[in-house]
Parts: sequence; C-alpha cells; structure tokens
Amino acid sequence: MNLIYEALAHPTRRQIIALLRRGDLPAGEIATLFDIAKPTLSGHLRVLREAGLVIGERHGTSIVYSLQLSLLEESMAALLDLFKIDSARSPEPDPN
Amino acid sequence: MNLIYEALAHPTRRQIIALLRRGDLPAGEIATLFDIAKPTLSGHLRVLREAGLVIGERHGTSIVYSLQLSLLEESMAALLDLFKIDSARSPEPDPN
DNA sequence: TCCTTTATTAGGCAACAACCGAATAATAGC
DNA sequence: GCTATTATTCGGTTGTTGCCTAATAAAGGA
Repeated sequence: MNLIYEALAHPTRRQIIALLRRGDLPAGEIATLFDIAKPTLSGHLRVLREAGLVIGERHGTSIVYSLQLSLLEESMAALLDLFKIDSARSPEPDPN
Repeated sequence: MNLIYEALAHPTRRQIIALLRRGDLPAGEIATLFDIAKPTLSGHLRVLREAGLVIGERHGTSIVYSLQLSLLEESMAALLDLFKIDSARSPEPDPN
C-alpha cells in the first residue's frame, strides 16, 4: 500500500496515469510528451510498475504500458478507508 | 493538490489522519502514540497542516489538532478524477 | 516574575529521490 | 552477423526528506 502512495506523490507519475487512462502507450511515446530525459521517465515507469499501478508488455522493440485497473480500484478503496467516507470496513485500520 | 499527495506519502502521516478521525488530539498526545521524537512528529504535523489536511488550535499550552474534513473530501474527488472511476468531471484533467 | 508544561524551530547528519549522459540489453530487419 | 530502434540500467550529482538533540517560544500558575 505504501508503494502506491509514494508512486502517486510525484506529479509526473500522476500525469502518466492520466495519460494511460486514454489508452496504452509505448514508453518512448510517453517520453516525448514530457520535458525530461528518457532515463528519468523510465525510472518513473519503474516506480509505477513496482507499485502495481501499471504493467509493461514488450511488443517487438517497444514496451507498451497500460494501467492496472484492479490496483487503481484497490488504492481507491484504501483511501476511502483512510478517510472513512465509505464505511463497512476493518474496525482497526492500518494505513500502511 | 501536490501537497496533499506528498503529505499522504508517509505512513506516519497517514496514521495520524487515521487517529484524528476518531477525535481531536493535542500534539503531545499524538506523539506518545508513536515511537519517534517529538520534533519529528511536529514536522509531520507541519506537513499535514501545510497541505490543509489538519488544523491546529491552541488551547492553553497545548495545540489541539483536528482533521480538515473538507480538504479530505476534495482530495478524494481529485483521486476519483485521476482514476476516472467516477465521471462527470473536467474533460482535460490536470493531476497537479 | 519565575518555573513548569507543551510545542515548535534550529542545526546537523544520513538516507533517499530525481535527474542527466553514457553504456548496455533486447528485438527486428537486412 | 551487423545495424537500427527502443528501453533500460549504470554511475554520478544535486536537492530533499526524515530523524535526532539542543535551544527557543508561548501560555498558565505559584
């Protein structure tokens, strides 16, 4: 859970998520849309991958990234739990 | 918005939020519930304050902290927007 | 006023995160 | 096998975060 919060803490990574919502994209194409070096973006993608928020599948020489929607829903549920706007959850919440 | 995501990125700060959901608490009492030095906790409270997630009101020598529920709801809405689970929002989302 | 209590700020340090250019890996096509 | 393309990993720099102890501030009561 902590990995998800950390992944969301950087604006660029949230923008990548917003981008991928519209459809899958290869890493290079994502890179062209940001004003940062490719290795830097590759690092951001790794953080998102390790948090489980995206997956990358190789197609030929390119690696196409797509959202992992189930994880996004899980993180939503966690945040709902943290704020307790929704209810019917564990009585002793552990936010980690 | 970015401040909120950054504030939520640390486990201790999320635990503070979970704690305050049950009721307001003075800083010192929060500190006793964590195994960290008081100045460290004071720093976490500052981060939460600057993100607008909590407010601190002085009562005598102590400062009582409470959740800023409106901001919590706003951040929920932002996350819903980021993931687009809910709809009927801005057509060109900016996740910053 | 002085002392106690409660919290914060200041200063310093180690660990981490973000960034870049250069080098390396993986695949496809000739 | 060689070359081109696409991405990642490596190595290093810079700035930030998290933590601590010591010092300071703010309020209340003797």
